[in-house]
Amino acid sequence: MTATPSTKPVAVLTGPTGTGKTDIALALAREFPIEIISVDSAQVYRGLDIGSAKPSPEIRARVPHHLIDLVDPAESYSAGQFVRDATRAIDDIESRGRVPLLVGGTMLYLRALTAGIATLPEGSAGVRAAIDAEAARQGWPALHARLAGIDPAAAARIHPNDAQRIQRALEVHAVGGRPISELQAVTRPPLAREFLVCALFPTDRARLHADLERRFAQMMADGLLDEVRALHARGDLIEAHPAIRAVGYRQLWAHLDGSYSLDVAVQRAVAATRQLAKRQLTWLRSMPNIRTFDPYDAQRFVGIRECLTRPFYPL
RNA sequence: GGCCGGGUAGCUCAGUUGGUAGAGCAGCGGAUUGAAAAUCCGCGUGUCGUUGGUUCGAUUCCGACCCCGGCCA
Repeated sequence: MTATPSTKPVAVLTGPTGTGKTDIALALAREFPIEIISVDSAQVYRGLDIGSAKPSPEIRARVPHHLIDLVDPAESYSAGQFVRDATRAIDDIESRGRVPLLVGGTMLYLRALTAGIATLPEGSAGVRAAIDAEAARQGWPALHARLAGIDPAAAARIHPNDAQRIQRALEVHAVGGRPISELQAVTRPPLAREFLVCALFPTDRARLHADLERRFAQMMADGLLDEVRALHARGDLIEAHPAIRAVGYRQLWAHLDGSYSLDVAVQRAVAATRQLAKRQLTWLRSMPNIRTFDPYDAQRFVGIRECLTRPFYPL
């Protein structure tokens, strides 16, 4: 641990999928003593390489990357784990006299790190299975009604159709005995640090869509189907695992299961990519104090470089 | 060439016993507290193939034509 915590802001480069975050980060790494911390809920899984646009071993040998290949696809990673891991990585990098650069588009992770996340019990597969069984018998509306009994505030905020959040709220209560809304009310930033957030924000949606389609076609040409086939062949993974629900993997998995043709799978995967990018843009529009750069602007690199100068130079 | 089926939203289709039409998917906007590349909410974006006729009124009924598919030549 460093004796004196840094007062410099922590640099962040974010934006929707496929807008060139990685290229810019690598270009910055040629000039500054940067180590990259991935903010990406798919790259944490081993074996999800092509489809998560994971940096190659060659690149990682040249520029150190953190929070990649952390867990097996049969496990679940989480926002809470990310906050712990990222905090430790920032500290570790700075203690060695180098500069952390957070790069990625998993906006919940980013917000959890910058704005904080409540201290809640971790997800429990057993409790979730029990709740699923209950839902199968009574239906989710009944579980939403039950939640209203134990945590009216949470029930008011969670839509009766939002099975995932109803389940989480019930799980937290079952494990810890206290309502999730009460626990979430106390949320504070995990780090006493300022974050300097630069974001790629595409202005031309049609062009973004064309780029995303081309990018997925390239992933297919690079062997994404074989990658998914290898995961499928393991035999212990199912479509309910978070790793298998990732964009591209989910659709190709369904194709391998015989649900639809490869053409349809590709078409659906590209649509899912567009939808992911759209949700990321919604996050960005709601984030205060970020600086945005158009990925289709030739001057973007100069702008981002200038924007992040303060964290990159020593005090 | 003849017969049959079809032409309705970006796509796949439903529908209107004649009063200018609605689902799914795609798209757009939003929410987002340990699954988040997840999960959920809201929004219909149309010369109803073209043209003439009947009618107060035609996407709907009738005729002709065009296009697609199938069968028969």
